[in-house]
Amino acid sequence: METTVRRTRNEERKRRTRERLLSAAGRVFVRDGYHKPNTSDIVAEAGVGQGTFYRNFRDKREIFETLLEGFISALFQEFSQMSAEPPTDGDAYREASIDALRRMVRVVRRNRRLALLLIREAPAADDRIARVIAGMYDRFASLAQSYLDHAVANGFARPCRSEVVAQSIVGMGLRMAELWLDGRYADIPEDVLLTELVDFAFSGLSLSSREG
Amino acid sequence: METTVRRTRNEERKRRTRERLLSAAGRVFVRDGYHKPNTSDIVAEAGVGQGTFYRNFRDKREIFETLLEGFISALFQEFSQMSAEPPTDGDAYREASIDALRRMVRVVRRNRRLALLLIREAPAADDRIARVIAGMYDRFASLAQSYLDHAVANGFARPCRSEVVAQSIVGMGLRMAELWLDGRYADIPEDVLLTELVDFAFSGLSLSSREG
Amino acid sequence: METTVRRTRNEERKRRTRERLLSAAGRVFVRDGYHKPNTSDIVAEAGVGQGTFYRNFRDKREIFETLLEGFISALFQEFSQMSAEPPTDGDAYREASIDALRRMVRVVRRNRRLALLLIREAPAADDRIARVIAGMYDRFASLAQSYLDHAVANGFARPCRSEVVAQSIVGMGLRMAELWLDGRYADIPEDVLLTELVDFAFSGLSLSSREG
Amino acid sequence: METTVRRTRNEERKRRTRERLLSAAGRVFVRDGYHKPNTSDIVAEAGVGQGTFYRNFRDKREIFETLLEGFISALFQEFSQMSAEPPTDGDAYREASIDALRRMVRVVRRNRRLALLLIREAPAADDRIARVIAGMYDRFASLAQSYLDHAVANGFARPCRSEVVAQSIVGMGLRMAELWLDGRYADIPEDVLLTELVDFAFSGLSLSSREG
DNA sequence: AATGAATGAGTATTCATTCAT
DNA sequence: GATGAATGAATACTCATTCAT
Repeated sequence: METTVRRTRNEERKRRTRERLLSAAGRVFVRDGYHKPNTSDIVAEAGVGQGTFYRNFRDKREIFETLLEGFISALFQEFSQMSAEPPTDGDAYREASIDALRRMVRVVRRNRRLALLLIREAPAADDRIARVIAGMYDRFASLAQSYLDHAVANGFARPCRSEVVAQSIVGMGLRMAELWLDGRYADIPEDVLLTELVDFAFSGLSLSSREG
Repeated sequence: METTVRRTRNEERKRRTRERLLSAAGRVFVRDGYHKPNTSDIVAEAGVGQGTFYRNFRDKREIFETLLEGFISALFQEFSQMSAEPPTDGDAYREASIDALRRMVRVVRRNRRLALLLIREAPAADDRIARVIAGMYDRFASLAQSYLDHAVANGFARPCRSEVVAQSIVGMGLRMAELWLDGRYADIPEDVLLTELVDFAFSGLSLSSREG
Repeated sequence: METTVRRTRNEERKRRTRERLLSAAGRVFVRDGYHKPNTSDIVAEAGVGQGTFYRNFRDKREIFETLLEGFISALFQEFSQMSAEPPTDGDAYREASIDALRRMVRVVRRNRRLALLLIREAPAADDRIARVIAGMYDRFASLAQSYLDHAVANGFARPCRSEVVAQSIVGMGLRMAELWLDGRYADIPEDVLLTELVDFAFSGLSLSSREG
Repeated sequence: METTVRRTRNEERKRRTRERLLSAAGRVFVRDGYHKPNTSDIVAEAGVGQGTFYRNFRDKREIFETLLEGFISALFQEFSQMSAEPPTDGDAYREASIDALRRMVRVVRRNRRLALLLIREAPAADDRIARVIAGMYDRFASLAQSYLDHAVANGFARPCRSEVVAQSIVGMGLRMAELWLDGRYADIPEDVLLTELVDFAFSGLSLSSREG
């Protein structure tokens, strides 16, 4: 009994130390990027000993990956709560898209600097991390593609190579996200930006769209 | 007189050494990325002395930047040869876009690995390099935006926040380029891919487009 | 009364923990040598806590020394049971020598790897351990010397600088032991090896010996 | 031409630096043993920069091995100059043995501390070094064995398992060397010690020998 | 101008030891 | 007495940079 109590307390202590390191690492990476800081910067920020870092993480790469994975899973969590009901016409499709984007914006807004880091620096941080991120983008593309395929099958979207179009949409989103996170659209209300993006995706450049 | 000749020879020798280092650096970066290799890898590849590197470049960053700038200027060179005639209707606009993309593909195809490096790793290499690249993307966006503004003004494109749409197009292009360079679309003919991309940009997802 | 019982139980527990650590250390040292493993390897092998080690031993050196001393004292134990009767002629001397060697072989065979460790690595492990081992060898030499002196005094051994000859015998024995433990004489029956060694010690290389 | 001169000078400089490191390492190892000192102790003793060490040797092990190999090859060099004429009778055999030992003593006396290090600490320094030393001992044993086989074949040595006896002789020699180098026989003239050893090897303990 | 040996500050990582529980 | 998380001093090794030739 006593042993169990101690074990639990030890585990709790260890968990807290790990958490401390993770949040410190978040602050450090967000402040200085991935490449510049070293483990001792993280250790100093966390206020723990050097060795403590290595008890919890293999190296800088691992703590960064852990951090990113947490963020990425939060992003997908947001989607998993989306109504599973597939849209039944073009307008519903458009609304669902706006809704999805709004959800993402919500999560990202809480972690602007981390999101920017994810987009800009993380893909070049390390081969393994690059794969994690590439995988994430592909998951988004797959999601978009499945919605698009559904829409095409039901006659409210233009037939196309959906895997190409889906990835294009991801590209648009990424570029928008990067510029927005960088403060380049500080003067445009989020909803306007978002609508503009969706309008372009649904109607393209041509005059004819949305009017038809 | 003799002095002048010697000076010229020296300058010629120096230029060749510099060129050797640059092409060696290109091979090394393309092979191992930006972060992994060090100056001595480049020096070894170039077959020159360690000190010679520092007579020609301040550090790894500078030689990488020089290399990228060369590639970027080649990209823009391709555009400068484009007919300055602005398109006068939607179809001409579309054709001009396809033409522009084809030109880019031509340059990039000759430097696939370098282009991938530019997209993936370079933005995270260094703050200054990041700015160079961001500038390049912005120049592309500006170009796209000016065409778009012209199209809108002349009534053959949908009115929109052109700065947002132009950047979205850059995002689409970047994503496509990255995946294509990575061999993800090895089974799709380049022209099909290109057309798909332009179709999406001009018509969007909706049924109505291009039909109108 | 109760306190006494508890105390006894604690002491018993402590003794068992110590024994566990010692035997774990034995396994670890035998497996990986002295220098490579660290306290945490021993602790892991013993299945006790890190702190427990330091309650029982000052450091790696001390547990190794304790281990060796146990082995060494087992070796001498074997001799203490030898008949105290000194040999009265050359043949008896020879028989006694063979008997002594057989006893040593018996103990060592049970701890081949530890014995090899003792011969090879232990003398370089640490100054203090080196002294322990040097002392052991000297004790063997003294023993041999006293037998030899006795034999010389009684006219059945050649007069000589007995301290030098005794140490030479120790050297012969050590080299034989090392090679045998290393499996180099796997094809020679132990008794043959032993006899060969004793023949050489008693008769030397020359033809004349043993014939006289 | 000029380039050749520079190249030669550079090589000469490099060679000197390497030599400086080797002799410094010799002093350090002889003073503090193999395990205690680290590369920076050697570097400090040599008066060169840290990096210079790593330009010349992979690690501490390698410089130690290089050092030992130099010493070992000096030892064998001494033998290679021995008269290749095999002894033709027992006395010549004995004289040749004494001569061989004297040659070894000569080399070892010039490097007492290094020799002691070789015997005591080196075999435990590292697996690879251990193999180098074991190989050296085996070469000595092979040499001794071939002489012995010759003597047996020609009827002036007792038939025996020569591989066992040869190794026993190596063992005797090692033990003597160790004690002598340690100053334990400071009061015995070298030649007396040597003769005693050879007497024992040729005649053994028994009375009968050398008298016959 | 080119060279390449030499440099040493900087960095990741380990491991013996402590101490609160 | 036993525990194991936490510690930080110690250490091996790298690599950008210099400078005598």
